[in-house]
Amino acid sequence: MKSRKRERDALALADQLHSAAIHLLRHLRKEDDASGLSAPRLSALSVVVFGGPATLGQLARAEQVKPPTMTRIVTGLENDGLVRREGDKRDKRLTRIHATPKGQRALMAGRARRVDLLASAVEKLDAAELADLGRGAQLLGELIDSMRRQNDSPQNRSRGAATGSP
Amino acid sequence: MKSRKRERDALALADQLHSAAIHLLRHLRKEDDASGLSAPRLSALSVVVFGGPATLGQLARAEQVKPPTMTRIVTGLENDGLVRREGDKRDKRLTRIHATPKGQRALMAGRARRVDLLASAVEKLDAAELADLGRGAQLLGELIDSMRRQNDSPQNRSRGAATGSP
DNA sequence: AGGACATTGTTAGCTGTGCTAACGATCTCG
DNA sequence: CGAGATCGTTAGCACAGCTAACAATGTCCT
Repeated sequence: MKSRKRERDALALADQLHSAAIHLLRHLRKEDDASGLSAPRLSALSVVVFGGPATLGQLARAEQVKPPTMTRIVTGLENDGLVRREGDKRDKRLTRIHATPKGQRALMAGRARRVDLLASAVEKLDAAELADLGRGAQLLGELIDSMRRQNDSPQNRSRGAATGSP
Repeated sequence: MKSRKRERDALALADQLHSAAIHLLRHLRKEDDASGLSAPRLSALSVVVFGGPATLGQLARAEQVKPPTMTRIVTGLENDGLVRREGDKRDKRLTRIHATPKGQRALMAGRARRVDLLASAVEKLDAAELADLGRGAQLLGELIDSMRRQNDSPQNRSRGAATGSP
């Protein structure tokens, strides 16, 4: 009986998280529009700003997106002067994506604007709730990571294997 | 110093939630594709299944989307035979959206498929983590609701006021 | 060395979701 | 009845996903 109950809990929880994610993003999208930084662009930009320069493929894998999609996201960012494409000296197939100073500033501004709404709501919570939500967010992040690993069976890789065993 | 720290916490947390939401949805999208039920369609369908028939405008407001967008989402669902449009007898401007039995079945199946991945990851958590995550999800839901109320100043309504004071 | 194969990024073309602007139909109220 | 509000739709734009196909480059094996 125990596992039956857990199963039900897990389903309900998963459902709740899914719904919350949809509505959260729809809210935040409105903030994006003001800055011209859409969610995918903001997310990709944050990877190169916080993680340093990356190849397009690495970026695509990090963002769980196929290479053509990332090509267009990067092109958009490049047209706005937020990132720079730079060829690798050794391997001329690679394109390294660097954040420009303007990109770094835009990320911070966009993040702040985007997150303001949510943050102001977060600030209304009391300390205990804040702590709970923090743990929840942490767990959710780990959960997503675990899903990613589980789902990334060799066949399903974006294209070709990641930097691992041939 | 206290409020300074809280502000920082809130920002970091909001950021974390935002990122988690993006990546969660990107994962789940893959599951959608198998069933033809995209996230917006699934979400809209769930409103009429669980909440009963609704007008298109109500649906649009519930989903935080403009009427033309909801028109197309509903048209998609209708073409798949998952919902039915039905004119209101009294007010002929209104279009009521009803879920068909097929729609109800599809919702359950889609939900299950979609949520399986997440649920299986959820099930790996121990009881304490599950409880934390549950509280986090609950708080997140309330947060989003509070954001919605805050943001829904009369000017920003989708178009015209909701069913309230004229 | 040289050719077969793999990898990387791009282009082309499809679908779906979001928006605003503009409209036709309908309701409401003076 | 007529003026104005409300509801849903259509038209047209931008963007984000995808697959398929390709050119350029790297690697590896004989």
